Amino acid sequence: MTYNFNEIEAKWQKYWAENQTFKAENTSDKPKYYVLDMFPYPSGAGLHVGHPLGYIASDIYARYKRHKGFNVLHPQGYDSFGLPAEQYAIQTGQHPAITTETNIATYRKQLDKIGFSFDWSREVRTSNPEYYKWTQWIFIQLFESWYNNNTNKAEHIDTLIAKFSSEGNTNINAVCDDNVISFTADEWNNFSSEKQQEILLQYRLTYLAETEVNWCPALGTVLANDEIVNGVSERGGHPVIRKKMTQWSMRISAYAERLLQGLDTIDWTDSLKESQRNWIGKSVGASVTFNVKNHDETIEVFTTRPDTIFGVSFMTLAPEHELVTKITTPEQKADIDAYIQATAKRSERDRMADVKTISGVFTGAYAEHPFTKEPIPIWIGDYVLAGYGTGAVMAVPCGDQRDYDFAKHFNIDIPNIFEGVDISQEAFADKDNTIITNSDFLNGMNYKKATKRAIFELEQIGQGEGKTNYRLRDAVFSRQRYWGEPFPVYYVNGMPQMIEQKHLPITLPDVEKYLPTESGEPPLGRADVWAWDTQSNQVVSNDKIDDKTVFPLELNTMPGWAGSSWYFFRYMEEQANRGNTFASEEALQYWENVDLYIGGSEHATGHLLYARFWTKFLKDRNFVGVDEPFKKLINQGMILGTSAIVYRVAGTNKYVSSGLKNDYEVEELRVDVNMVNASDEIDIEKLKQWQPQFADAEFELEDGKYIVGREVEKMSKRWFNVVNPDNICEQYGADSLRLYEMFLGPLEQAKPWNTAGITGVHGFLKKLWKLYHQGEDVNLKNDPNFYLHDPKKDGVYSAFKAVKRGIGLPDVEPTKDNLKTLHKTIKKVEEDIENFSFNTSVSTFMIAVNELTTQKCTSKAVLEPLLVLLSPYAPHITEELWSQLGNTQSIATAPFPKFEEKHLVESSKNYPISFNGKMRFTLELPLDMSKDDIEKTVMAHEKTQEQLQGRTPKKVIVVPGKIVNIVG
RNA sequence: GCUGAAGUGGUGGAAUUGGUAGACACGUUGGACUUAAAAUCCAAUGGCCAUUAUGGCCGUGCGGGUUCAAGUCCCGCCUUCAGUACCA
Repeated sequence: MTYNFNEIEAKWQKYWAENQTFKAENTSDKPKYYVLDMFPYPSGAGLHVGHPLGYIASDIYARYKRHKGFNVLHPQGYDSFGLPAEQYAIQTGQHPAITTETNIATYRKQLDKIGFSFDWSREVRTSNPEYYKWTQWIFIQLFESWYNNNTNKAEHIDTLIAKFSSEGNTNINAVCDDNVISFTADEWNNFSSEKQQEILLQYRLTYLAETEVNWCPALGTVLANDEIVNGVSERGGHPVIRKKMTQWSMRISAYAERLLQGLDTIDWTDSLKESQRNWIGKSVGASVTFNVKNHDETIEVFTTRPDTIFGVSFMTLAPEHELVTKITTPEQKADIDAYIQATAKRSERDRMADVKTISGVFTGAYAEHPFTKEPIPIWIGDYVLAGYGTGAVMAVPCGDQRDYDFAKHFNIDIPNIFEGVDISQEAFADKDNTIITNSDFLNGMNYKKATKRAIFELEQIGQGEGKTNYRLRDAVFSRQRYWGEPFPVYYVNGMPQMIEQKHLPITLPDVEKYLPTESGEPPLGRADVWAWDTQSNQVVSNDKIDDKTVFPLELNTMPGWAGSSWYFFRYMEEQANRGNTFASEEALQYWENVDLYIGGSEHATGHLLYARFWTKFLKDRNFVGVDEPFKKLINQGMILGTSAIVYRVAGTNKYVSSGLKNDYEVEELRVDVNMVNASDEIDIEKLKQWQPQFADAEFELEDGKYIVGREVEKMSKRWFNVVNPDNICEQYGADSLRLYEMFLGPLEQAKPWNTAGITGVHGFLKKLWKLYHQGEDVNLKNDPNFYLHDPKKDGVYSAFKAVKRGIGLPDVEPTKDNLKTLHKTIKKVEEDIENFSFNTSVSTFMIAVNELTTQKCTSKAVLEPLLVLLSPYAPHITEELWSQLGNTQSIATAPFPKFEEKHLVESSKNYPISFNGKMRFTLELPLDMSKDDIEKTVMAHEKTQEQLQGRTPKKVIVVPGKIVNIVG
């Protein structure tokens, strides 16, 4: 009976599906545990071996937790809205819904082959109208909320309206637009409806505003900050420019402090928390108001160093600052205009590329120092960013290197306000060793004291206050795309109106072309049926728009992160009960939040931040009961591809083997890795068929082989280094794939894939199989019965073999060695799983199986628990052996074996003895020996050694040190 | 520049609180079994030296330090990867 993994795996995958083995229940006596993967975007390329890494890890943990007696929720779904499907639609004209459907089917098929314990009955797809109905609903809730700084949470907009009409807005402490006007209750009540809506929009948690956005002409869409890498789009690497557009935004800045504080309550890696902290970018300091001389204007700046206020010798405004045109003197106007134009032309990328070049222009205007009343020249310079703080800085050249460089470059005065510090070469930015001087009332103070005093004095004269600034910007929520959630919004006189919940979902309309226009007109602008009828409450044809009862609908769609910001709540509800809520109160209360979340670190400042934001919002409005969505988070590392390279002699059609490449001038070409064997030898026949250019090529071999070069890089179709998990499952089985992916190295680390190594774990599984089918070796050829059976009929043959060597060996009492091996393994595997070091437990299994094989262990009391330990890693083979041992229930329900220390206890142990740190001899001592006896024994041996080695040891230590130390 | 992580054989990687560095696996070499191949099994495998045998010396990026004892702790460097960046 051989280990037929294909048969076994298909059998048990079918069994699990039919018996709904992994279906989670929303009520249970057991404690709950929620294990979640970041759901995949189903691309057309399908899965490669890198994708399932995190899923395997989470699956091991989920299965382990089931053995440990938890009610485990382990769902899976698809993040199915997004750009690639739309790009494909643009190219082929195929509706993205259709390609998405096809891709999902492929993904599902591939995932099923790996034997995950997903509860598919809870699947979600973000592009499914029944799902995005609730994404739209959450959007409406955000629209109907404002952030109350006094209660420090979001509240329904009605409570704000009530306050407005009873007391106006002067005493309201809310997160809102900077430009909001002050009004009394009377004024509010007399405002027109439009005016009221306009004001409320400045308070809502999602709002419509003219914002400067990152516009990517090539993609025809707006990108969020986290979708831009080095000034170009993350996807495709297209240039990005700044552009003003009316967009929906999310007031995530209201949650900046809570998003920061919340990090202390969750179990994430330090590096990930640190990225979020940096992204939120809290800085504590002061805002200072400078009056502009000869103008009725003020400039507000943010500074983290109010203690250096007397060191200000100039101010710099961002070129985009609105005051620039107002204060520039006629003499300077030409220069300023030229500079502004030049800056506007430069892309974000150019601006970042030459950080070194110092540029700027004097406006001709002067501000007035709040304390000394001295004139301060006002400059503009592109080192000041319009998007951070107030877009203006008070420049303290002696304390800030950029200000210093700027001052040096333009010969501006550099007053020194630091005692005993030389600033002739560079600025002095060390806060901790600062004593302020030349600064009036701040003289002699350190950083801390001076800061406090400076803020106090600024407040006294009404020209500043302590302020905390965050780098976190409000998130733009509009995309000029087709394949995304439509907004549940229509416009009356230009003011957005929400469609009532009972009329949701608003489904995507059909359009002729999916391409956005260069000018930024969204694809939904092409839809003929895309207007809202407030009478019939349905979407109707555009030509019915009459501005009385039929109104235009929003043309933008939501960004990719909309659907992924709450999907983990959707899984909590079983599909059958999802009708009336996004998840029922009972389900939300039971499952609370995700206990373990596994996914890539690339989502650190995108998805993970937005999901935390929405969760906090939903909690504020009492829709969910938790403040943080993901208690523990692990980032799995990427699995890299190992590309294969052939070397073509330049200008010829001759290819030389890797070892000979230095003899020629060669070009490197990447070829399909699947044609290369474990020893880097390529199959030339396959290569010739692979691409026509190789068909009649000449090959120069070494030792009769063509050896390829290797390069480790990202797994990608364009490098021909993609390894398909289906092929691995076919050839070695899913259990081998699962074990091998874990065996490759630590989960969180990036590592290259190398198919050759899989024979190690595959061999282990074969050995395991043998261990459970051991017995006397029977020479079938000499067995007369052999000829009674038809060896070609596998069933008969196998049955014969099974009787002779089968699993039905007599059960015997386990030996001490058997139990030691087992309990050693239990201990290690349990520790490993709890620490997510799955790679080392694979080794532990290998050792255990080798030991038990040597021990010829046939005891059920050892073989059964061993299967349970291994079952999270290799679920198929363990199910099969488990059932062969006579169990009728799935192994998934078996309890995790209990570790017993007593089986590891030994009567004596070899202790190495060290002399001056060098190991000289070992001593076998009973474990329960007293300290005195040990000392005596050691001294005796010391004497012997002294004679043997002819030298006197100074100190003798018996290790392990915690047992005894003898110093003498 | 800042933040985070990491440097161990030919390779992936192990190594409890500091306690026999290199587990386990790949690869390589040799052997067994085969007409042969595959599969399987056995042995060797950090470097250098020595050998009849026991063995000896050097070794965890570099330079110091603490300690009876350092891959592990401390100080100072170097390198790599990841994230972030005129953030006032």
